[in-house]
Amino acid sequence: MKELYDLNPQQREAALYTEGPLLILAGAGSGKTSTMTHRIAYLITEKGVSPYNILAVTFTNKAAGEMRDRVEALIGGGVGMWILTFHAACLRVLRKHAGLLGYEKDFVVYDPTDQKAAMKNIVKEMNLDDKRYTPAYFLSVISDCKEKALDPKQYLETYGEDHKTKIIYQAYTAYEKLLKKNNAMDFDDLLLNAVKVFEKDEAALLEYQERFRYIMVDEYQDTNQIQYTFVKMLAERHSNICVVGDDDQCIYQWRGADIRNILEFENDFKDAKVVKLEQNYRSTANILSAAHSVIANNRSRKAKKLWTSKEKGNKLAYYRADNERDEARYVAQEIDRLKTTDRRYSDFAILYRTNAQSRTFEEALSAREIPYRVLGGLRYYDRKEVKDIISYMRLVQNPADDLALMRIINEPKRGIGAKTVEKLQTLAEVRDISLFEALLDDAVVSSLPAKASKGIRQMTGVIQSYSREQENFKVSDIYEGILDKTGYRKALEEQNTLEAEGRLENLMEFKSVIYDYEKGDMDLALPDFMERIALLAEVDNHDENENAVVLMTMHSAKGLEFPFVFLPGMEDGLFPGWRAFEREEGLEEERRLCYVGMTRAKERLWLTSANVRTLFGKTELTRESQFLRELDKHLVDGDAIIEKKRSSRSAPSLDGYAGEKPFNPFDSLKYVKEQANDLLERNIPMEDFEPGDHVKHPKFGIGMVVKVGEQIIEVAFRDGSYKKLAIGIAPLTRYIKE
DNA sequence: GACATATCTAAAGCC
DNA sequence: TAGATATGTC
Repeated sequence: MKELYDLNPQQREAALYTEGPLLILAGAGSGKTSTMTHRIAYLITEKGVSPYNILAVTFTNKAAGEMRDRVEALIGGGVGMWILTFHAACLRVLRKHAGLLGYEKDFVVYDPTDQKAAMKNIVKEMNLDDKRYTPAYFLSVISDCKEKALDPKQYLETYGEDHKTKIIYQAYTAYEKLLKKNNAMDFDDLLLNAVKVFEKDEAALLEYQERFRYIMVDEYQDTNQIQYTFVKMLAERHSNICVVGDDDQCIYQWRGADIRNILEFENDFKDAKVVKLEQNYRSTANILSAAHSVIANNRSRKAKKLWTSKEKGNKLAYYRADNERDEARYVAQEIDRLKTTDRRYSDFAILYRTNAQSRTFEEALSAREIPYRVLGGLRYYDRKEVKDIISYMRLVQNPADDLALMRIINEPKRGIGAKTVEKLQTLAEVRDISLFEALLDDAVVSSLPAKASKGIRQMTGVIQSYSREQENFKVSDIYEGILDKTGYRKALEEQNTLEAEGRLENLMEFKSVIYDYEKGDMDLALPDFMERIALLAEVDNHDENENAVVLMTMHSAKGLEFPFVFLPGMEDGLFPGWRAFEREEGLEEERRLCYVGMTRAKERLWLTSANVRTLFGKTELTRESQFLRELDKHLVDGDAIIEKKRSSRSAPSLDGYAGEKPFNPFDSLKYVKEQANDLLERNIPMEDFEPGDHVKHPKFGIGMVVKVGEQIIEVAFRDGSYKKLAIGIAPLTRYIKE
């Protein structure tokens, strides 16, 4: 296989090491996908392994698709190979074996919106007047549990019985019951239940163990406990497991990723071989060094340092803007300046910390007529109208889907309010039938007001007729039929507002999605279609060919690369966010995110911050990000640092505050001692404090004034805490540099 | 039941 | 600020 000679020695070593456990520590841009695809190709063409015996799991559909394409390009077709996301792989297992757990074969998959709707009902039912118990809170606890494979009972045992845990236990139990009743699984269930199948049915486990003699896992640093178990069980028999990951890019701990999985792979799998890919093929030397100077501040990481044979390239640029509009203006201006004829707009990416930041950039880009595309934020499939129509289609597939029915029972308006719904629900519960069946009862429907009963009959009629003859219709026919016959489209058209127009456009877009599927798959049945869209995500929609500047969060940018990258909002409190200061691990995760963001850039990298930023309606002075202070300043272009005239009110600049030393907020005491000599303590009335002033508190140490109000002064302390203190009462003294 | 107004709250988002 | 939700009014 001559292609193997395209790999560097380490990559080749990893690709050729096929028997036994293998950990590939692949730094950013080190050609890990190439290595993995070559490894698969090598297994098939040289070692004679059947594609049928290979399993490769990824986190996103996009990653899976890319890997599949590249393998197929190498070997020309790859039949029977599973290159899937974790969830899709588990779904396949469950479609075959879910009966074992008491599910029907055609169970549905609930996405987060469905989960929330389901949980909302439960919370309402439980009559919790307490504000602390929101659906979102319960769901996050439940998700946590499922990731650790704790059922409600085990949850209670693990966390002990008190008022709070009992309530959670109730909610969890009710939630599980509801899902089971609706023959539904949420995303977490897909993983959990697949593992349950393996635990319960030895024969099934053996079947997959025998089948998947070679297993590969991408982005291993982001696996959670249950994913780990899934992989471990499958690999137990043949131990031919190869995981690829980079502990420096673990940015999903907040949703359960367990970094220990990668840190302890060598203990988990005996005689594991470790290969490090440390040559970076993506970024210039300057960008790489800069990223390294930041990530090097993390304590818990495997020792490694990326290198490149590329030239140094441009230095990084840094711009401190007056405010967020100025920041966006600068970015747009830079894009205009560098967008020469040999460059495309899609060579530029703006990667921010929070979705809320996108708006100012959209405005600034529009002003210069620069085409752009925003990814993330509101997922396309989360839009109201799209959810509505999907609910209709789900009802066609399964009329017993109460949740879907609830969503659209009064959409378009049929004169069914909360009261009527409640009555129907009680009725259905008493008779132990589904809501839809309740709506088919003529006596019930006739008792409703004329408008409502007419609307209901029409709706149930449409759904029933398509439901009975699903096989005779194409998905697009069903879609069109629903829009027209339920009056959904008409209602939108009659609204005649800009908003309704947008919704109609989205519905058209959805139709073209359906057409696309039908083109690829002539006899795509409704259930197949529903399945595919259930596991779809927004980043999967990223189209490299579209000539537009890309705007997205740093999180979604993982795995992508761009010649020119902007990282805006480099301010303490925004990036890293305040929450990160609560625990050291939080800050380290933010730092990894910063590393991910920086290493997306191939040629040039801009960092920007705003001196004043309006966030959540409050306008405040900001302090430059800790990550800027950690950055090796020799790599930042001096000319690009546009010095602003700063009044005494302004926050300290890049060099002014922390000095040359990287600041670790957890060393605050030490810092106070070291720095105290330079600073003079002054007792001045607190009301004379201004944002940006350095202050000292006997208990919290040194901090900076963020905001001064009538009675309250807000201070960010160097130990990471953020306090609101009473003016005139708090023992706060001012620190000044002479 | 539908619509208007007041109140509240705020990260990131793979599948 | 803005969006989502709770409350009030016709």
